[in-house]
Amino acid sequence: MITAPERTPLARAFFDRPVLEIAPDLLGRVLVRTTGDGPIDLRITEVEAYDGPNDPGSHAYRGRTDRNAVMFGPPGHTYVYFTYGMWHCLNLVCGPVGTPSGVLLRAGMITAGADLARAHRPTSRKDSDLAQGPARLATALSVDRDLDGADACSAGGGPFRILTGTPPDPAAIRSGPRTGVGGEGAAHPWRYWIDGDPTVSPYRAHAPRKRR
DNA sequence: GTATGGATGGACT
DNA sequence: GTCCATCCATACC
Repeated sequence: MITAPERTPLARAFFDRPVLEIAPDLLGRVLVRTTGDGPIDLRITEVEAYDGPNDPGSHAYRGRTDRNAVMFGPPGHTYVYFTYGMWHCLNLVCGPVGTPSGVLLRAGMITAGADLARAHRPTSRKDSDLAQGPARLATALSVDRDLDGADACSAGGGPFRILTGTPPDPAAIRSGPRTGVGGEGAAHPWRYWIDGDPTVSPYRAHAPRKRR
């Protein structure tokens, strides 16, 4: 059987590198989420890097807990957390074992299985907002805490696979401050996106929640 | 088009 | 008790 080059699975070694190298390199790659009803393909268009134990924006900043334990484990696995009482967010663990780094998948374009994704997100109005935003992305792909720690590089049979995809025009890759990260963590331009892509969520500066 | 605030629950101090 | 890497409906321009 002939496999198109862009459908080649990423080797696990891809994730065994510094997270700031991996994050922009993930743009344009294709995450295949295999559900019981079939596969959904997501072309990644926006990510954020969370760099190890010294990054104040990272869940791992204050050390290992039950929630973030998989960030301290082997790269190439998923880290799924629950937030705002309703939503899940999907991350990929990066770097050597023991360096709790990861990439948050913030947005992407559904390139196959859009009917399945739409069934998971019936409020979506158009294809480009099916996975526009980290919680929408996780919802569209039917990802929850049950998938925390799953292998993202399984050759077959697993819930996730990542393909090489088609790289974006290097001139279209942008970076800037991370959404929703304040304090010292806001100084780093560790959010990466494909400029002009309709699935990239609008930038919002960090604003502390108002008191009531 | 932008602005606002409610929904909702677990992690952490 | 407070914070949170959010989304969506609604109100208003």
